[in-house]
Amino acid sequence: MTAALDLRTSPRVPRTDNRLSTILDAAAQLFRQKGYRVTSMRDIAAASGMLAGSLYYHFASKEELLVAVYAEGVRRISVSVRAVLARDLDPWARLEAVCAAHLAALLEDSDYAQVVIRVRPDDAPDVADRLIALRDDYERLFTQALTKLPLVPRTDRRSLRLMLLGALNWSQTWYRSGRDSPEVIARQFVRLLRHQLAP
Amino acid sequence: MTAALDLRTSPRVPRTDNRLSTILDAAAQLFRQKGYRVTSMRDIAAASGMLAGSLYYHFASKEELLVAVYAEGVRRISVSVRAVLARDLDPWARLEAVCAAHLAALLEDSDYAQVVIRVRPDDAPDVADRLIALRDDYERLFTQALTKLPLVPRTDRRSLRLMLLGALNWSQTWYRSGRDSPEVIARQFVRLLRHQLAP
Amino acid sequence: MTAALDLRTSPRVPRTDNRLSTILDAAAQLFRQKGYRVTSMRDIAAASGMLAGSLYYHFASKEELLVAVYAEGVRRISVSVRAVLARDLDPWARLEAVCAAHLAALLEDSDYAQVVIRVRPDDAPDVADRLIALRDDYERLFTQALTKLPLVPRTDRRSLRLMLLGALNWSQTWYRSGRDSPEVIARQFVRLLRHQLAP
Amino acid sequence: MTAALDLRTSPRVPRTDNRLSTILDAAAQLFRQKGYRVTSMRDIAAASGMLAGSLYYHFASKEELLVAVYAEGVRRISVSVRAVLARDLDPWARLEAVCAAHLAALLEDSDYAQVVIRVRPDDAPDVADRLIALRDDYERLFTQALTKLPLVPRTDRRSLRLMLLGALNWSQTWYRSGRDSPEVIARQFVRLLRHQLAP
DNA sequence: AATGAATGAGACTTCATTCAT
DNA sequence: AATGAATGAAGTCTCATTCAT
Repeated sequence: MTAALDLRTSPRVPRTDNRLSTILDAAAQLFRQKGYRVTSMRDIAAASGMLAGSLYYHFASKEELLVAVYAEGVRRISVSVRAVLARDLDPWARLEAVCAAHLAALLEDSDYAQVVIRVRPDDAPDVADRLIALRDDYERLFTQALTKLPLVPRTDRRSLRLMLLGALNWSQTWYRSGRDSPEVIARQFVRLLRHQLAP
Repeated sequence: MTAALDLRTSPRVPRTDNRLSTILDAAAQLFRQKGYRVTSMRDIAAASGMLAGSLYYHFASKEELLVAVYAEGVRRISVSVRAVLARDLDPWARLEAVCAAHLAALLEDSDYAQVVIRVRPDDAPDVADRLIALRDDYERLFTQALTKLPLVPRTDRRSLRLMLLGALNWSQTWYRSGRDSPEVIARQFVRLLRHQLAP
Repeated sequence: MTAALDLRTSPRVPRTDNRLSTILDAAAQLFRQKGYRVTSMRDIAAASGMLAGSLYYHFASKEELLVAVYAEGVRRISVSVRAVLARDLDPWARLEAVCAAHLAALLEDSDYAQVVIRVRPDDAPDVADRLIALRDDYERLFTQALTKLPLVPRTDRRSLRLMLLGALNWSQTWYRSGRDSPEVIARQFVRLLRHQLAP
Repeated sequence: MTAALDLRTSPRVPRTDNRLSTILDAAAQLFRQKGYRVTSMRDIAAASGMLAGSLYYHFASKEELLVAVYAEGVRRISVSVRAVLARDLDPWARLEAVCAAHLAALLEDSDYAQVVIRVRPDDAPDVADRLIALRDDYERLFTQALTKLPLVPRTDRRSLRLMLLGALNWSQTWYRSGRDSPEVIARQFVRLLRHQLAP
């Protein structure tokens, strides 16, 4: 997806991959900015330097294009979070780091990741199932960060997950770049939960 | 809609208001079900037993119609929450009751309230400011429930509000009627926050 | 359908019916001339003095418009043929008159009737069934003209019907107005069947 | 296609001709199944195991491809009919055999021949003249079968040809494989003409 | 001989909106 | 207060065709 890697690997980048990633980048940016429905294929084509019809050489439909963007978004958040899970941290520090990674992807790093939160699966009915499956895949990953967390007895882990994930995702609504950083927000949120929960 | 007012004004509800409220009800239901952009004026008209053109006698545009629905949605949540704030409860019980009222409006009671969460202001650019203002009005009310909450020193009240409100609002994404009740969810969420925070 | 009648009946013709019949007339003419698929909604709209989108106020889709034209075509042939069947003629004269009426509708009188022969139901897959049903309705009527025909024993009436109807319908392919008249063609075809050809 | 010729020329069929005939076969099949306009160059390419652009190495345009298919269709019917004309049969038996051959090509044997009946020349305006000329070529052949037919005086041979050919060609509309065979249909049709129907 | 990519025109359709009645 | 009719722009998508490689 990212040109950076390809360029390092080989000096002659095949034209194909370039165009494809150009389209995906444009779509991701527009879907994030304006939303899926409001973005027209013409918009995406214009931002990619081509005509609307040409997009259909690469993607069978607007919905398939969304799936591709969405999948890449999920992949990116997953990569970030997986990197954190692999680090050797104590459980609460890890949770905080996971939340920070999640937020960073969601709020700053990537148009792709923001699409995952912003676009509702039912905006694209024919592929809604696949979008939901992709999102579920990620949430299972997030759940892992909570699994080994030491908690006072009888704590409802499901509620904890829904609350934390909801609070993080909703931050897209009020977040303004430059005020708070993802790390700070993550620290605050986890702290609010932590002390009572820790035995 | 606004039955309270009408009833005070006159025992025989004037036809005009009936039509108006029919339209608003239909719009609220459709905006909630399908979203703002996907709902056409014809959809709303059909659900109101009239033709698309006739809506323009009552509302200058689709966006103005959204503002009206949105305002009514905010009003309804506010009424519920204000009723709770008026009750004589200890602060934590009050917070829980406020959250339950917020969730009940959001998830079960009212198409109008659900529109407030579901529809993003930037779906209607020309009136986005007014929608945001309406939402802010309500959030100020919600903030009151947190103001008198006794908290351990140095607690970040803004983060607390953003976290709680985000978690509540995001519940629209995963909530399935019949599994958990708004009351139960509210109790769980507040409990997760509470004990460490209470001195 | 035709404005002529309406105008005679009342000085103030309702706009609605006029527009509807204008569209149908234009569609019938174009479908006959160019075929269904090659005719665009823009073509029909232009011939009706309106814009493409406006057609959709009157017909839900291009296919529905075809059904309307087709139904009117079947109706017109049926009216002609029924009138002949009602006359008091000997069976062979009646058959000839039926064929002449069929041909007249098909070749000269009406764009609508010609559409019935020219357009293949599978050009409009979603309504193909309805088109076939309409055509079948008419063919049952045509069959009546053969039912009471006195024939030498062992004549295959089904083959007779298929042969005659096929020969008539195919005439659309070679018929040039002004050379032969429908009456003459009908007389020739029936004579070829009726009498012995082998000396 | 044209396997006979290729085999005579060389035991190892050159690759070139293979590709060409693959394309023609695919086009013939699709034109017959779906019609000319509904079949896209991509459809034909896919059925030939290549990409749309590659077709243009072999054919200058979709219309030229149609001409090639059409010509092959006419050639095939002609070959069948010519074989019959060469046989030593009495005139009426010959006519019946010619009709059977015509029908067999039209209904069962060959996608190519079916295209000749199914596709209307005006579907491809730029080459319509050539298609009509091809069809006329064949009809002249068919006419020969009628020329030497002994007929009662004053029989209109042109009407006879138009009637018979029309009835045969129209059979594509109602023919269902497995019910009647081309031979049976031909026998019935010729019998209806040959003998007297009126008792 | 064929591919990959793109074009540009045009297809059907939807929709918010207007306006005479 | 509401209707019937129409507008015009925009939407997604299809397709024959071209051309550098």
